[in-house]
Amino acid sequence: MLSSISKCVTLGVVSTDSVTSSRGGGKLRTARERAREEITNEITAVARRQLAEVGASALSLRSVAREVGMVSSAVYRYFPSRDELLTQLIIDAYRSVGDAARTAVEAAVQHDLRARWQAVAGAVRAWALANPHEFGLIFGTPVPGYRAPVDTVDPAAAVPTALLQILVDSLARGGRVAWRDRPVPPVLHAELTELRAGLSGVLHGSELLDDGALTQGLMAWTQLIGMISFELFGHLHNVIADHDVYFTHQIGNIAIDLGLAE
Amino acid sequence: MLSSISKCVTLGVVSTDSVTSSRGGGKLRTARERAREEITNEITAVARRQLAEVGASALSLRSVAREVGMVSSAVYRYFPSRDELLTQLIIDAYRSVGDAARTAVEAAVQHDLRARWQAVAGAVRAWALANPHEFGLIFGTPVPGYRAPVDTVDPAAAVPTALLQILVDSLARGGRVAWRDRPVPPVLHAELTELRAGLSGVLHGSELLDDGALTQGLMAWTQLIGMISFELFGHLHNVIADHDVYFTHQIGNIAIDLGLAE
DNA sequence: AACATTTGAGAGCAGTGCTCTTGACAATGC
DNA sequence: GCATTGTCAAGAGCACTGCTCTCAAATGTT
Repeated sequence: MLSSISKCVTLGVVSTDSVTSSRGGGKLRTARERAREEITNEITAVARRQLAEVGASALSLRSVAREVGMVSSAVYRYFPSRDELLTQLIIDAYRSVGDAARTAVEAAVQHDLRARWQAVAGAVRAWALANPHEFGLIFGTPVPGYRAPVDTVDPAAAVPTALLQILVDSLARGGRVAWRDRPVPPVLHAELTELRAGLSGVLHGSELLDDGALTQGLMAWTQLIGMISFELFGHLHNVIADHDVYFTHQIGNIAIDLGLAE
Repeated sequence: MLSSISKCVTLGVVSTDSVTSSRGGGKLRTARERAREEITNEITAVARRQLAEVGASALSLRSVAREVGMVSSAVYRYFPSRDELLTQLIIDAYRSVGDAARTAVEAAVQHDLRARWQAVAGAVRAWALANPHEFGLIFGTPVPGYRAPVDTVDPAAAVPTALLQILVDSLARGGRVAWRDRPVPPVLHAELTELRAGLSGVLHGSELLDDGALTQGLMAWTQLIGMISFELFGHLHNVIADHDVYFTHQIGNIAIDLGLAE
């Protein structure tokens, strides 16, 4: 009975499992478990490499197995389905872009809010250009039926959180957001209140985010991903040739709307 | 069986095809050509139906052939590859959303620019919600290597053109755009000049679109598609529950930026 | 009527996700 | 120490995919 549960859990997010199991036992348990974790990591690593090469739709579990050096059916000991492997890659991608954004924003001068906004925006775009297939995996058309929300929702929040933190810091020193004075319909106000409450755990001073600032922040997040999507998915073709200057300029424009500049 | 579906097809975009072919030969050419056209239309119609059901990644040429009533190899007489079929569906989707936007904007009160903007935005979103897989096909991750640009670029311009037309009409009566006074870097200015020149054919008064208005218009287009993408692809999950009010409110905010309201 | 072109069907290839069974190995209980 | 139990890699196999090739029938042209 207990074993059946451990099996079910082990099929999920493996890395956290190993942490919890090591926490429970003091050190890594059996050699079998270590081998299992190692092989699982190798599979995801190879899958990540192939994803970067051929994209999500062409990613083949058999091809991954071939490169790892085992037969396809053996992979099913570690991932119950191809979609589950893809879900793991989605989580990894969220973590990857989140790390990129966090690193960039920490490297920026903290009190220069506009620089921080440009840093996170530029980092996300640079990450997307360097890993277009991973970007498409998380922000493009959902490949499996619909992605498992429960595992992905946490790492997915990293970038928008970093973005909203800038807004909070701006509001703390009297910054004003473009749509501050526009009335928000009651239903949306209730939603935003709940959202703000949910953010209080990961955001220092989330209560400073009034409805206008929150909608403006969500819109900035939408604009950022929308612009990168347009660029990566070819919708700037025959419209804008120099994507760098276009992106930089529009990011500057958004900074104005966010009340971060001039 | 074939006739019953051909009736359905005729309601689509067949009329233009038959017009062009009749224009070329004086009247419909041989019976064989007519049959070929009819079967081609039936294939695309069935493919469109299956696309709406299972999505682009799961669309199978063999399954389409099965439903049409012929063997898979026969389909290759009409479409050289599955990607070519998808390209046709992309074109159809662009035409479809373009028609939806045009119909909506024509139904709105012409002098009420804000209403026109809300009409086109709402129409695009309504179309996307009604045809999520078609939206994902054109605005999501590119499925083939990269979509054939030359055939799709024309119908793809319909919606942004309708959007920019509103901006032009607004500027013609003294409307002001949010980022009007921000200087545009020289490289971008050159790009926007070229873009404006390219628009002069399809846009009445495109010369009124100064650099600020043009960047603002592009951004509004990005915001619109970005918001719909977020909604359809699940990125509003655990963020906003009532998508309708959220969308409406943000569209109203963008109207302010565009100088269309208050 | 004879010829040429176009079309549909079938077989087949290489590939896919996934399931099931089999035999080898390691961990555990008596 | 040995038998039991659980885990693992491998292989065969199923149903499916996109695509190519050949062949015969249908169709149009001369």
